[in-house]
Amino acid sequence: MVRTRFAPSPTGYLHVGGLRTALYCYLFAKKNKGNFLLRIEDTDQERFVEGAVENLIKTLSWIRLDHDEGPLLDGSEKGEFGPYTQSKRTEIYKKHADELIEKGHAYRCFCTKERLEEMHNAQEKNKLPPMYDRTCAKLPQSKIEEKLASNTPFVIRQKMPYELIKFKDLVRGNVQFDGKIIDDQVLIKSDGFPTYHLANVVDDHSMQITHVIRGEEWLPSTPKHIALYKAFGWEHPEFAHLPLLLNSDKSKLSKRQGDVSVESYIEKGYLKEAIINFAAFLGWNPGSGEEKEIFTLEELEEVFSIEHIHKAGAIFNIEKLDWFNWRWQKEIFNKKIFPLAKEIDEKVEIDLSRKDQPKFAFTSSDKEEKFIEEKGKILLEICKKYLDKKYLSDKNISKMLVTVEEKILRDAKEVSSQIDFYFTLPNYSKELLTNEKMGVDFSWAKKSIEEAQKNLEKLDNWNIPEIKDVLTKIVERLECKNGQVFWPLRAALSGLDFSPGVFEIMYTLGKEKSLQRIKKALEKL
RNA sequence: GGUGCCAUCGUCUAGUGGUUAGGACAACGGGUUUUCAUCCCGUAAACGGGAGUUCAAUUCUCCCUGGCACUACCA
Repeated sequence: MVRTRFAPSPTGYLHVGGLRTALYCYLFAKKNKGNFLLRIEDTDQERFVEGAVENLIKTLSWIRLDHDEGPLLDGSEKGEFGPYTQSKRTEIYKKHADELIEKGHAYRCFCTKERLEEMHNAQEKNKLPPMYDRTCAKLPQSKIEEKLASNTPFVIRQKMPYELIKFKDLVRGNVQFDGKIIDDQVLIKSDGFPTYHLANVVDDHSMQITHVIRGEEWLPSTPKHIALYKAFGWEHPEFAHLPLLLNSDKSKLSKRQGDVSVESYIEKGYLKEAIINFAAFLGWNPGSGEEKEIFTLEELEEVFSIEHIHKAGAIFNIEKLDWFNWRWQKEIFNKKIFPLAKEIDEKVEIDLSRKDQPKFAFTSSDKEEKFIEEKGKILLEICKKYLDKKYLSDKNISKMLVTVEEKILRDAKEVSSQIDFYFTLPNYSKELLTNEKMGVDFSWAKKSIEEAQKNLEKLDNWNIPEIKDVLTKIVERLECKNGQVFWPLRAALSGLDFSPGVFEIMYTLGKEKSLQRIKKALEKL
């Protein structure tokens, strides 16, 4: 059975690159009806961050990448393989390291940091690769016992075989390294903890991992791992090294150049479906001829394959994430409003001729009213996290949101930040009242706003159809385009270059407030 | 410096020994629209360079260049 694992070290939050690795591990396991495991690589005591493990598991779980075996958040165990937390397994690693010493594949090294540093400096000076010179490998047994007896601190080093190490990477094909120029890696640190290399190999073996899927930064240490497997007499798992996720300057993705923590994207309001969908397509695609881009996690489990993983690194492009998020927002929104419309009016007719823009024909205006109200609530829910609490109690807000439905699905944050115009008219410059493209200059703006003012003052029934009627008639009388009347008016009412529709604004503001704002605009002109 | 990996539009990518090198995001233009957006239509945009193999190379080989990763008692 296929068994993969995600093995983060708890030095902070889960970042986007880690998420992608976890996702591919998960997808590969699921695709092959195997298990996806989680292992905590906390062998570095200095970098350990309190709460990071819990956070990692929580985020992974939120994004729906739950592991099949191993520890749960509450500390209880799942499955037969015990807690995969490396700091709790130091004895096991030590035993394995001793085994390697016995077999002659490792040795104790008593060299001080100072000596190593001197050596490295000298090597660098002579333009040689900085490598341990194996002084301690040649130590006679009596000397070793002497050092041990005097409690001299030591590390255990791997004795790299001086041979060509070849392996087949599932993504990159045949790869080979010369063992002669690979340093004798430290296996056990002087504090007794193992390094990544030892712990990783021992654990992958004991967890019966069949496929090691990890970032490309690990490719150069794979020969060390393969030598270790060989030294233990174990078969090594298959390796698949994933292309790196890059900053826009093509360096390895880092937090220096923007947000990389998955949590921060969650906080910003990105949907988990969008994050997964986006991450999946960073370095992978479903293959030939496939133009579908929106995939659920379940669909990805079906179509995922290692063969279609790209070799080159991929730049993390936030604009594409935004697009995925919009598509998913739309998907989820539609899933809610179709049944809603049917529930309110079982005879409702839905016109789907405009792609992604369904139109609903209700049998009565009451039912339509009800639908708009309910839809407004859904939209308000989407905007909720960005809106000030004072807005949430105002019924009219959700009504206005309905008129900017598309924009909300696309960018709820932006819309939410602008909604304040309803309460306080922004301080806008008089240029806003004009629009070159539509042929609205200052004098025209003045003319049409005055015209609107005159006619609206006489209007008694302040509702959307009546308001619309009044304004449409003005357009007819002035023999101009709709926009030439509506643009300056809408600008006057909202003080924004983007806002809900002009009728809806007027209606929700009410007659008095609307006319006030119109008057204010005329004062500017 | 050494070792390794990689190289198709600005970005994510498809693709093949013979293609008008395809799609998506972004950009731009036009149309619909009460603005923006949505929607529809369209434009621009790529095989890093040089040899070789071949009738034919973006595709195969080699070299160069470039980018990146690794080169810790970090993972």
